[in-house]
Amino acid sequence: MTKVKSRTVFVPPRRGRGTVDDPLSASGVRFTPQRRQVYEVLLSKRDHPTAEEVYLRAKSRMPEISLATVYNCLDTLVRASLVKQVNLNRTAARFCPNMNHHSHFHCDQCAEVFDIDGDAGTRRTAGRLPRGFKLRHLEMSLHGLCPTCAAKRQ
Amino acid sequence: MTKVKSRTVFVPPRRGRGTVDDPLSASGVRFTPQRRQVYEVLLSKRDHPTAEEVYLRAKSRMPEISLATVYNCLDTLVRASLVKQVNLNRTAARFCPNMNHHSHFHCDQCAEVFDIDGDAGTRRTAGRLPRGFKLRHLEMSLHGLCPTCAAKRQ
DNA sequence: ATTGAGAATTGGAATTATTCCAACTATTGA
DNA sequence: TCAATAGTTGGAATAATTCCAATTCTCAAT
Repeated sequence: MTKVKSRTVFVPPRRGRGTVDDPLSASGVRFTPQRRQVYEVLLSKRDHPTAEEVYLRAKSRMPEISLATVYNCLDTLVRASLVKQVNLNRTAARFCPNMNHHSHFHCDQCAEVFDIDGDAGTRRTAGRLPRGFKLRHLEMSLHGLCPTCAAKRQ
Repeated sequence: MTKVKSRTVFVPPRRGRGTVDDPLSASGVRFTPQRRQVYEVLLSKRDHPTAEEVYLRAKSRMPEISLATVYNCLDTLVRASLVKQVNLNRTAARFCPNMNHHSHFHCDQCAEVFDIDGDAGTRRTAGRLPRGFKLRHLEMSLHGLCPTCAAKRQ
């Protein structure tokens, strides 16, 4: 059943050290070696890895990093709006460093995830909300066949 | 890691017995007592219960029903397009018998889920897809504060 | 009606993804 | 330099869901 999680609220701006155009430090998150590593794993191969996959990739360059830390770092990055978390039906969450407006297309056949650019995912597409609702965030997810798998089905 | 699940493909039309306007039999799904019970639980209180909640409600009228069966029935109903499965971040899936076009608003405060009617969720809102993608299904989920919780924050 | 094949159900065990926890380490600001 | 706070670690715990093997049910053909 559901449990309320007490979680320290994300405290945004604190002093970072890195260059100004470094999104990690610019975001106000303290950039520890682990967080940087996790972020770089995401940036270097933008294939929407799961936490487990991020862990394996990060480990190859930083062998002592733990899975728990990867989860923590991903969580921090998501809260800092540097990374998007993509939730698909019944599978592990995936992570994506593309913060432009886009939606995700999930191929039912090969299970790959594709970024679909465009304004799907902007407030506009949400339509008119009934009075009183305060929208913070929206997410559009698409399902079907990717070009490759669609072609294979003649 | 991911595993490919072998699952019997859904076989639509078979002969049912119920009245023609009964969506369960009209859908071609064999309406077993358990499936009917699960479906009725969803229809009778449309508050997006989790599988566990459906199980508890169903059990009160059909004490021998098992949780595994509830999962099976929900799965069958979803495949038969009688029920929508709503996936929210990191929590149990929820189920919804409203098959009209609508999206789901998830209150970050009270965690309740609201149906938002309108064309968000129609193909149109997906925008233009790159060549080759075959869209089958789309889902829009909204996050923020529901009217009650928004008011409490004045 | 009887029967046999295929479906559905059951309870419990297993799995998967994620979170929790307590001990330890690193960093920051006074 | 030191205390306070934040972050990391490994392992244990939890939650949701799936799997499995045994049983029961249903349908259709005899």
